[in-house]
Amino acid sequence: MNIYDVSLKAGVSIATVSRVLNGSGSVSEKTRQKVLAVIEESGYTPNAFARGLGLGTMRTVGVMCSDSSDPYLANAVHHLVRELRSNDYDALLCSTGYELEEKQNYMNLMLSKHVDAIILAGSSFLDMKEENNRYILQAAEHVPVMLTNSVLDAPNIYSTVCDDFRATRNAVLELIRSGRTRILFLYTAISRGGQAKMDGYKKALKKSGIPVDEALIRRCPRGLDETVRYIASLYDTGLRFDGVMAAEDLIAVSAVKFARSRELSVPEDLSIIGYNNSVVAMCSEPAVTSIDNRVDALCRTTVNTLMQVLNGRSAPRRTVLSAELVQRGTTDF
Amino acid sequence: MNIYDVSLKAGVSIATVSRVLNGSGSVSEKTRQKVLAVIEESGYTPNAFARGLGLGTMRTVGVMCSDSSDPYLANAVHHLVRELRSNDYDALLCSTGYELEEKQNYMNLMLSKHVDAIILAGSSFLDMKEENNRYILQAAEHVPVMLTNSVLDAPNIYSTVCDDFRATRNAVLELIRSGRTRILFLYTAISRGGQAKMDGYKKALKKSGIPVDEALIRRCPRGLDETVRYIASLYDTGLRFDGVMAAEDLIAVSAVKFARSRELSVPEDLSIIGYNNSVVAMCSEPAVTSIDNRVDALCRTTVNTLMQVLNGRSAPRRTVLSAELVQRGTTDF
DNA sequence: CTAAAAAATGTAAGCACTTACATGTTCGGG
DNA sequence: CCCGAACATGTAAGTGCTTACATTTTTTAG
Repeated sequence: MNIYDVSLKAGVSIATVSRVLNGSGSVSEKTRQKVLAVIEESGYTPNAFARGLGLGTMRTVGVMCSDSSDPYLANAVHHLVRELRSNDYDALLCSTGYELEEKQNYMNLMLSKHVDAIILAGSSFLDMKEENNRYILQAAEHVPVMLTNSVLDAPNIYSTVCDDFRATRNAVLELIRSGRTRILFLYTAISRGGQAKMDGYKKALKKSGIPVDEALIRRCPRGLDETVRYIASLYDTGLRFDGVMAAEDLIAVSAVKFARSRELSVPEDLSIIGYNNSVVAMCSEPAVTSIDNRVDALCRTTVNTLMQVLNGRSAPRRTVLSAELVQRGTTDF
Repeated sequence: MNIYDVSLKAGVSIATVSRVLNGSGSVSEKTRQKVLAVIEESGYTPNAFARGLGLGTMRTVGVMCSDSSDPYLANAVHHLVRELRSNDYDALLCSTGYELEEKQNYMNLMLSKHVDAIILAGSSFLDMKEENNRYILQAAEHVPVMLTNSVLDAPNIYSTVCDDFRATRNAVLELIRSGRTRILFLYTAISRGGQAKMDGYKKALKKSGIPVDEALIRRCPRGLDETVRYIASLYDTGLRFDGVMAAEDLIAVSAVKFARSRELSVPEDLSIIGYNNSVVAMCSEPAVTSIDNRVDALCRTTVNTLMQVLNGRSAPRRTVLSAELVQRGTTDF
């Protein structure tokens, strides 16, 4: 069943059928109804490929993330997909892993499928080395590229970020206000967000007259157990700390588990703050105080901006949203 | 830049270019190299729409899940996407929510985009009422439909499931062996998996000569805090139990939190087993003993089966995988 | 060396749609 | 009652690729 069959049954030309299908051109109410009736009755669905060929778009955007099983990214993907859908777009998803080469491959795949835009979800796509971001710039020559949680200032690239610097600075200030002085900063990767968080951490210390101790700034491995072991190893080597500012909730949860393993009480002996306010933050005991960077708002803004771009309207190159500290049991402000 | 440009530059016909692109037909090594060189140099990418039109496929499969931010489903999606990718397929993802109508709408959308197959991830797509599954049967008239964690016996529908019945039965038997007699069974939805788990639970009780007490079988709300409150309300109404078999990890975590709120020690006063072995199971204190239903294997099998179907080979309508109990701190076997 | 088989390549007809342009129709105003 | 504007519809030329079939070239064997 194709557009010819429909036009035949309805006694009109294919152009007319196409017009009622797309709501373009003008069609008399009578023929429109007749055509719609035929379509309804025959259960006809336009062939998406042919349509894509003609229109040059299939209303699909590529969503890339490094690991869609990560609770935070999964949440982001969920919101992105829903938001796109409400704008009549679908999402081609890929979960690239953390290797640069893979990311590039996936990017090419997306482009070859002629997506209308690409959304890079999460901060792990931007690299400190400029040359490693070139593939993103190249992609932007073909379609708009949206970044969430990272910033790249280039034509046709739009960033929506959370003010991680401020959020972290304020959180750490709270820790300091509650009497902590040796605050461990833990992260897994130096992304834009990671850098901003670290800067916020340092800023808070400086502002409070506490010297920055590089020994307290640590990159930990991925994975809960691995991180628990890592923190324990730091502790057992003699490093002492009374607060933890974690760049991710899972790290914070690890810190909670570490505390228990060394019989430190939380939050008395050790105050802990996580980041992202994902499910895992609520699961630990005590539940983790976490910075909620509003994934939903972030995703909504990203898609809204994208729609503006796709509709040829102007759009802000960068949008900054603010985060919010959600208090739970690992702090005593 | 299209196939004509390439053929011109390479001094061959478009058919030849198409052949080297698809590895079909025979092309002499010399011309193949020449064409590849031109493609490389010009950065040409075939237009996916036109290709789809010609081939009738775009090597895309629709992945539907009810909530891609759910850690378990997110994990499944992640594995599915990667597995598909390794077979040179991409995934169109949607997160449908739990309403039947939405699911149907999304299904139609996927079909109208001419996906090569549809994967329904998670057990929440099948309904007890047969008529509510009709849209799945209809979809199967167009493309193969793969179910993970649910079973529907119909042409062109393939199911890959975990043996939830056995897994739950064995787990509950362990609880009983360790001295529990009043075991609460908690679930959120009666899906195929939910039913199988419940049956396994009942079977274990019967086998051990413990009468099934319907008061101990409860459906709880979604969400951590809500569930904690729900369990607490049961307890405060006088219901007593010394074990919990939860159909999902988050419920198990809720049970842990409940226990703490009522000063019950885990696992001494209350043994708890979760299901899915997702991240959250590891986050609580103590960490939750959980049934690992091998999402990775499930997804791999699903995609493998799909590939067989798409390649016209015969494939088993139903595959059953076994689960494994992962012991953590909420049990003392 | 040649005929037939095999391999390589080209030609052109789809695939199912969109849309610019041409044609036909209706309607109101002079 | 006629003319042109506005509206409705049809015609046909893309859109970029695949592939059956035709044609040419190469290889193989007798």
